[in-house]
Amino acid sequence: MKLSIGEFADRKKIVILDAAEALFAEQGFGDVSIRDIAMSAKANVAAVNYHFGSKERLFEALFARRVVPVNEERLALLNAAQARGAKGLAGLRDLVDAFVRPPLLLGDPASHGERGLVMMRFLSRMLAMPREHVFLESYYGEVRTRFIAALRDIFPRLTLQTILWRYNLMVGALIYALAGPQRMLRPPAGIDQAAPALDWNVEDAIAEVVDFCSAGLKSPSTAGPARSA
Amino acid sequence: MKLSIGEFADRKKIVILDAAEALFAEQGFGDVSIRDIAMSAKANVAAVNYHFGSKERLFEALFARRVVPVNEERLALLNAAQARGAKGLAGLRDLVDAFVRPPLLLGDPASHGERGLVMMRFLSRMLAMPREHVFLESYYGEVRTRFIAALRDIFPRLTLQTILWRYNLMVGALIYALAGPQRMLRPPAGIDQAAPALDWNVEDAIAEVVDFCSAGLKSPSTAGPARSA
DNA sequence: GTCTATATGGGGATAGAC
DNA sequence: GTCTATCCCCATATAGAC
Repeated sequence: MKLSIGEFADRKKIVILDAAEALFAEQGFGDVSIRDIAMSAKANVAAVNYHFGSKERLFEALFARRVVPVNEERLALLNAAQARGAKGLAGLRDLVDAFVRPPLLLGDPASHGERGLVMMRFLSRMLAMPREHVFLESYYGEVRTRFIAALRDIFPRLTLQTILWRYNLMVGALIYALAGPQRMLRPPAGIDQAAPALDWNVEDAIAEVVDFCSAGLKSPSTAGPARSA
Repeated sequence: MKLSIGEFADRKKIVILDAAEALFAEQGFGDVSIRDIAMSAKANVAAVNYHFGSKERLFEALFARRVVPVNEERLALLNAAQARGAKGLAGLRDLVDAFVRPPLLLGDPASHGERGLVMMRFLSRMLAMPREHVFLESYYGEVRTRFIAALRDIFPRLTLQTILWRYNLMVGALIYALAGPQRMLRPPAGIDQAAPALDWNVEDAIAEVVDFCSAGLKSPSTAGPARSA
């Protein structure tokens, strides 16, 4: 089947985006050059700049491609959970699930094949970004506000500070999980057991993260004399 | 007081290391040039290469300066906790404390002044490193092995996989906390309360992380049909 | 839209004078 | 040990032919 010029161009753009995503996922931003991207995408250096204008803008395109849908899904799941009306502690697991499931699902080989892990790892790197100048706040503000508000409803007796700590600790745990679920299962030195490391299951991963974070969020608080559990 | 040449040289090396640490902490590895470091340390570009041989080796020197003492302290605290003999669940908080306290103490203004946050942030960036080729495993292998073994003792009924997940989720939460405790306390949009964000307390931070991670580690497991709590 | 060629600047590393 | 000067490579970005 013949492609129109427009379709062909779109394909090329996607090839470039995919190549760039894989490289950034593996090496970070500063260490990847446009030349690397062009070579990996079998495109010309100039073509990359033609399509995206600059390395920065290419990067923002990549960022939006992954972050926007994930955050929309998170909010949709949170809305659904709240509409279902499980108040208080009963709603906690649903809340955590709404937060961690969409990004972890990116890694599902059943949906995204081999690219899944690349997508997830890229997302992880985005979230761990050093740089302030990155539009991170503008893309994440709503998710952050909504989930923190929901946590305050569930835990009216925790201080705002403790809620903020725990929300962010959940974020940190998730980011690290996204960076490489296979690596997390690599057994430490001196374990006799044969390594079952490489076959990981998405639903198990979600369950592990939800178990850990739900328990952490609802832990009795011992921090600070002015705080109560 | 006059400095001998040797002392002067050591001072210069330390000035360079400090400058490089601050820049790497803020911008990551690939985005910082030796020229940036030299300028910030008011040293010559060639002097940096003279003292450290290459950017890579400068980086390893930085890495070792922070990571080695932190990991030694972790193992010492773990040994002390185990010698104290709190077996089972009672020892869990001590174990988590041994793991998170040394790196978080880096940020204590009382011990390290303004450099504290820089040191902590740098350490966080080290741990989140993309690159395999980094000596990370060789510096962290022992800590990882020891703490996982201790966790297996405390939770004999958890599968190795679940233990590995939870150990790594703790690592992720800690890394994120190290990246910027002030940022974690920044209130989300729409919170009326005056922002008490900037004054953070090290012991409170440790308590928050220990609360969260201890609870997460001892959570009943729902992951995978072959696993039990 | 895609290429070659090039402008322009910055990178790491080193030689060799002091 | 420290400096200047320089080598050589690679980066981003663009101009202009096709």
